[in-house]
Amino acid sequence: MGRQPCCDKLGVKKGPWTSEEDKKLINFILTNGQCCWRAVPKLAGLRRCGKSCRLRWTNYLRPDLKRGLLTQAEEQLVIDLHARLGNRWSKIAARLPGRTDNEIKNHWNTHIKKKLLKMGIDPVTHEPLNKQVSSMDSSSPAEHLPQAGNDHQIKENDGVLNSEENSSSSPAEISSREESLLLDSICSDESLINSLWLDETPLFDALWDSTPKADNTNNDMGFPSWEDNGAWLLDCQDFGIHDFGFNCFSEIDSNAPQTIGKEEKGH
DNA sequence: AAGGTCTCCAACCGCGCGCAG
DNA sequence: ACTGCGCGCGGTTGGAGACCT
Repeated sequence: MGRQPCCDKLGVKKGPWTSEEDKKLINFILTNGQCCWRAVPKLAGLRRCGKSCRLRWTNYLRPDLKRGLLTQAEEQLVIDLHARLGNRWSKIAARLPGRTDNEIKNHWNTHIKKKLLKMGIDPVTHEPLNKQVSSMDSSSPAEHLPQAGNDHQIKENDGVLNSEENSSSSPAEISSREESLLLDSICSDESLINSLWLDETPLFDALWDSTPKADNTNNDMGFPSWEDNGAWLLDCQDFGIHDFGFNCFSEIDSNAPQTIGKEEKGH
């Protein structure tokens, strides 16, 4: 017996989302919260697959998303976590507030991978490339999981990365160094990594509870409440949601203009 | 200026897992 | 124990813009 399609293929629209569709989805989720995604398109009046709605919301419309390129510190954190977790993008994304698994995956494939290769590091195993040749039977990243013995390898790679970082310090790098130190301390926290591996509640997940709360209290990160977001998002709609720059959640203001400009093209 | 190639990222696809019946 | 459903994840693709010749 074949698997049932996730939705009725007939009459289901595919491809880029229009601002009208975005509007409908935002309205629906702000009003009802995230319920059964399969039912969302029908209830929201969208000719889309529920999966597509979920993806659009989680990767693009969520109000807590950061836009723009990953900072140096975030990139370093992604590399560290990838060394420990492999391609578990959702787990990695859970440690980077405002970033999605899709975004991190794309960034990895387009930027970080190349960077590591350029530095002579295998992006899959995080081993130096020449070392790889001599030890072809080395384990995959998935097998590099939180074991006491793996730390030295990660530290080794950190050393390579840091040495390059030190040799060409741009102002942006310097400004992110404090953040980087903080993230490094998170990374080197064995108990944290263990909890990560054990799927304990991610640190930042609690900050984003999709269900509208009765009290609408703000969270510790200072994100707007749902009520605030709702009114704000609805106000945005006439302009296209990104004109309002959710970058207020981001420190990367310098990237905002080109990011917004780029987003506007497609929508 | 025009055509070809490359890069990037939003979106799709298929599979695995967890849960309910 | 088995089956079907829904969700989430990771891999892949397609198209638009950037860059090159």
